[in-house]
Amino acid sequence: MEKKLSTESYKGTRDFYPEDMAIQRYIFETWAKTAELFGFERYDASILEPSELYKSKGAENEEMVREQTYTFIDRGDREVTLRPEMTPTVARMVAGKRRDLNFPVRWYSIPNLFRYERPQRGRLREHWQLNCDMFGVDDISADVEMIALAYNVLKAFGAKDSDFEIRINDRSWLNGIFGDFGLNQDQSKQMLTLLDRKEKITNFDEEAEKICGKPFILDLEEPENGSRLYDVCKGLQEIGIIKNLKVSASTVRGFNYYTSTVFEIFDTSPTNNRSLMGGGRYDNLTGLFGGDPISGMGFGLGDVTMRDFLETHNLLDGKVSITAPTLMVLPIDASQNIEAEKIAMAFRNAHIRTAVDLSDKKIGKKISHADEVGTSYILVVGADETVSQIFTLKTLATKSETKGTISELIASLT
RNA sequence: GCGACUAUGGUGUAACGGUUAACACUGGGGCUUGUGGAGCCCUCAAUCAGGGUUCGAUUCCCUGUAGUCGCCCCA
Repeated sequence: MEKKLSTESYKGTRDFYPEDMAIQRYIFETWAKTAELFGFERYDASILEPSELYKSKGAENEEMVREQTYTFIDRGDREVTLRPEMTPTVARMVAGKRRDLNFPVRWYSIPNLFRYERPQRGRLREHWQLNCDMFGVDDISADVEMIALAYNVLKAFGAKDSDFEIRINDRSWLNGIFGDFGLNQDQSKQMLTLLDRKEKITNFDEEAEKICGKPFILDLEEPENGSRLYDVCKGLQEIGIIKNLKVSASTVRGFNYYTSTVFEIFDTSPTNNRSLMGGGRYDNLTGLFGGDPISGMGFGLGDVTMRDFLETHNLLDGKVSITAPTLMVLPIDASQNIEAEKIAMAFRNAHIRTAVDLSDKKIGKKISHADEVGTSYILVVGADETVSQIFTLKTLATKSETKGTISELIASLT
């Protein structure tokens, strides 16, 4: 006896049954529409990348690739990785075409990403992410525009300002303050990591003193007039993003390629109190590929957390429908199946979504089934109809019927 | 990598250590041989795996496996 295969999807991945796929499509379409509303162009690349793309900057990245990615050797002895994020890829693509591109470049993508880790709420081994990046603008206006885009993405789903909070910070500003306070580079870096954990720990002051060697007394919540962070906040307020914007010292983002502005959008609901998306400015990433550095500013937003957010705030109600045929052609019995297909073809040629019920059910059941799947119209095909060539088109919701030839019925629907 | 919790038909639940493992939904069929949504009837289908305690284990214990939620990490 052979062992039966499991019907479960692989650990940490999802199956998208039609109901899930309908939600997924709605999310992707809303993402794409919003990005394009801001003038962004869509791009994509292979999910496979050479592993060194993710290892290139230091031992910590090396460890991350080894422990938290799907990495393997191909048949040509090359080490490859299923992409865990999109930023290195887009930096590679921009760097590769730097002479051909007309900056500023505004690009977006909805890549499938993989990471090897223990699945938990909001974090699976596979997910899709909206990635938006702007390259070639050093001015704070790029930061403002990117955060505005992130804000509008959530608004496009019908979210209210009170549903989320934008937390913003600037690593260069923090580093400047730390420098003035007398910390060296290493201490500053440790302080960034500590700030990242600030919300989760209780002994922040103690830990900070340990790193700094003296009591930590800085006020990190109020950027002074003239600082970059101040200008970004001011810019955002000028374009109308005020209510849910907050400077937050503990928002630093884990990844070390961020150099200046960093931001994170949090769900304000107590039942889903987590980060929805985040991003920031990285001024040197394309430098890995040689040539002059091109500055970039971008963010990513995952479909898993997006769906959690939409469900938490009841923003999916009535927005999502599965794709049902408009018309179902119902043969009385199997001998009429091909005749039914022939009729269906005529409707399809008129761009009416049409399916034929090829089951062995009785006609009553076929009608029930057509209604259950959301079909609007039915057309029964039997001996009487094929002889007379006069058919009856029934509207399920109203029970009203229209008689006529196929071409007359098509005309009545178009 | 660490910790807590959970594991019964396809789904959601039930069963003082002793039942024929129950109920609902779903699926299949019928009442009803060509026009539906209701109702009624019939029917398919389960104790995660392995060990232990016990006269007897779905129930208690151990191990494994899987899942969920946290921690670590967060792209």
